[in-house]
Amino acid sequence: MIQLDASDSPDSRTLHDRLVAGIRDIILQGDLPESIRIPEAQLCAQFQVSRTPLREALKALASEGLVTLRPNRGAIVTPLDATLLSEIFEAKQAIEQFIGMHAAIRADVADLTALEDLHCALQQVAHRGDYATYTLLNSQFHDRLAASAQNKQIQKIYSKLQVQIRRARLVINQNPTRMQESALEHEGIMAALRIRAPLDLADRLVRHNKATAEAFMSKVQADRKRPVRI
Amino acid sequence: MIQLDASDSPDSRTLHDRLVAGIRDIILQGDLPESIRIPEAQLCAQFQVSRTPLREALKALASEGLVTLRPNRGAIVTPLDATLLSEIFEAKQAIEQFIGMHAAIRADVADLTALEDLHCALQQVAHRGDYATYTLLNSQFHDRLAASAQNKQIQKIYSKLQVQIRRARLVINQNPTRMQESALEHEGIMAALRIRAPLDLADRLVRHNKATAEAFMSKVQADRKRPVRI
DNA sequence: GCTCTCCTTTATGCATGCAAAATTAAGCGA
DNA sequence: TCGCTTAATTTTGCATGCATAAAGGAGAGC
Repeated sequence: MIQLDASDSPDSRTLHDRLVAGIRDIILQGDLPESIRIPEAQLCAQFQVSRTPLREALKALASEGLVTLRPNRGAIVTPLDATLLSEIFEAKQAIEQFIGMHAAIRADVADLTALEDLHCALQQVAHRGDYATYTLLNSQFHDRLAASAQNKQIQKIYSKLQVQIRRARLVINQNPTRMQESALEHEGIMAALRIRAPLDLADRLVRHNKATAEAFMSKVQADRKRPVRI
Repeated sequence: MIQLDASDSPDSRTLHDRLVAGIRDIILQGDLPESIRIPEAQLCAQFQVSRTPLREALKALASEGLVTLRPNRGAIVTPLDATLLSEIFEAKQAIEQFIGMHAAIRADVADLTALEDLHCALQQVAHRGDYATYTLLNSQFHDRLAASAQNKQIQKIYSKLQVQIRRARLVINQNPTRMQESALEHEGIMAALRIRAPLDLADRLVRHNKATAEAFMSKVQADRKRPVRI
């Protein structure tokens, strides 16, 4: 998981934080079908808390955009449609541009070594064809790159956009060849980062994002026709 | 105020929405000093509600970044320091770039006429030297421009960044000559928009943002030394 | 006079309870 | 059998209450 605030202690100090993180994880694992009422009572039982803190957590997640509150009709996991997804990729492009321009200049030694390590692992995993691990490491790689831009606001925005995309992965069957392409693009990204080339890095990140977006969007129409889950 | 969701009805249907908007406004008006405990009880009395919905609203605002929750020690209005502000301006630059590139292409006739109207009003107000009205209209102008880019995600991100900057205006004495400069830059922005020149519009927006940021940041050190308020 | 400790007061965090709205089920007529 | 009306059930939204942690203050010790 992404560590944005230093306030995020090992067991997430407050009940509120634990609930927000917990429900977010449940949604990201796809264990809460979208578009249907989130069972407040069930979650209360699951987390062993009363409705008050649970509802507070849901309001916070709503403010994040992950759930939608329908007055008097409960909360639902915000449905992901093609429009929303394409807007998210578009917004992410703007952020990636920024990350490229600034990470190339601001990344410190710790960032660079961490990124090299992740990159190395990614290439091996891509070679093995382990898609699940690739997705995980890929997330970590891009989060670290976002952090290298040294702007907490951007990091937060990026993280929220990534959450939605991670959620989309649940319902979209990924094209396996995309992983190989992605790994190739990552070589270019690392090359640009190593020589600290802002324009090149930004350009490669934007193109990487576009390629991922296209791979996603081409599958959206096909996959979303089928029943979403359960 | 900014209308992001169509769900924002005149009196903001739900109590929750009204509370979030209401507290946000109070903070934006500077009626809640930052860094000291937000008086839960007082707000309850003010809005005539019990602590439960009020606390839910505070959690939502915390998720927005406007307030900070300190476990067992109440909520405070997130303090604005120079670092945070400069990060916000930097992030806004990334968003402005996007807005420029896309608004130039996607703005429809309604957008263009609305922007022309706002622009016209802005120029008059700048000429009169009415700073308060200028700030208000300027906000509306940029919000509308953000909307013209036709991407709800960007619009939301932009709006949240703007909120923080609007808050900063409360504690920073603005340089009056900056308004005149700003009005001039707006002429260029409108010119680029009229001929639908994406690169030029983006460039002008970014430079406009940078100039505003510099005007702000130069005042931050000086002004923030003094007592913040009350 | 200063600091540390203990006690009082206040505020927070969460559970519970109750009224209103929505959902579901049942009954009725066509 | 299907659709509509109405009653029963569930769920939501908010208020209230209670246990606990923090803040404030008084008094003892140095």
